[in-house]
Amino acid sequence: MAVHVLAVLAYKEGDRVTSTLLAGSVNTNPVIIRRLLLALQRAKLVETGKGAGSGSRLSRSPGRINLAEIYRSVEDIEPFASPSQKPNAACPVGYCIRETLDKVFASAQNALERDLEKTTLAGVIGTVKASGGCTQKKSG
Amino acid sequence: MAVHVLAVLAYKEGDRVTSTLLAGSVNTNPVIIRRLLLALQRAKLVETGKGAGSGSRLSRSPGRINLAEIYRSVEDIEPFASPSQKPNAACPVGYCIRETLDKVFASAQNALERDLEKTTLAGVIGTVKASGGCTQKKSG
DNA sequence: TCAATATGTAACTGTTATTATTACATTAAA
DNA sequence: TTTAATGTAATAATAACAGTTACATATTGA
Repeated sequence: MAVHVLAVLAYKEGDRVTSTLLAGSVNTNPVIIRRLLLALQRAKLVETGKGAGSGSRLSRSPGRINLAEIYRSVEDIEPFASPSQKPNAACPVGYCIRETLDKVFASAQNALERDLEKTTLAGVIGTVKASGGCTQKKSG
Repeated sequence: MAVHVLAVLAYKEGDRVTSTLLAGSVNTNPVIIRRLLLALQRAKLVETGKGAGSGSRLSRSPGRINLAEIYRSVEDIEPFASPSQKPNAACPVGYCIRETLDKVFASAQNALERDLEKTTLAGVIGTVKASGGCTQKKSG
């Protein structure tokens, strides 16, 4: 969803867009968008003004924003289950396995982000535009 | 959790282990384990017998099981949000972006699994064993 | 055959995370 | 000062997941 919002912002390059308008595009509530925007602000991906006639815009050109940055700004926690589950201390396996798995997963996480870095927001938009009227064989 | 269970099975190489015993190691309920075991059976990672004195065991040696297989057997869906969210058809961006993002994410997913493939279950166990008494500076 | 043991599975209950909604204070522009 | 927009809290609705209980089924072994 974050990518979607940023793509809309990229469309209106430079213009300020309100959360209400963005919400219309994603079919959701303005508050959801505003919360998302807060994360994107922290990551310095968007600038948001407060008063009337204001709104948000990209703080960098779409060619200088890659998907890994977007991903990190939103998914601050890893997608893997390192849950609130204390293993049985009496079990020789459960005792130490957590640490080991954390390292392996951190590496995998890294590989994922490295791949996302290869795609910029501008690239996504280019592909969308190039596809013209997209496949669109959904029913309804 | 799936890795944890398989690690225990690897410890008892060849022996059949009941879901009750596995549950004891992970500090959970036997039914949870049995549900997990069903997924692992589908992926041909374990064999499970039904009667008395039976249980589960690895169907391959730990050196021939890599973490990507385990991951895929359990997480049959991608970790990204491709949600039940129909974008606004009137918006030129939302209209086609889904397809484009799906491709990008599939690629990232692939990179992640490619990384997990580099680690085998035997490797995990080796690391755990090598770490001896693990760091263990958790409170409580 | 019969009792014991273990899985497969359904039904139900928590728990947590996400999304959505409403409401309101605050800020900035016109 | 009016208007339009964000920031944020409180709350509800939803969905995913973990856990529990209960029971049918299958297999072993005496």
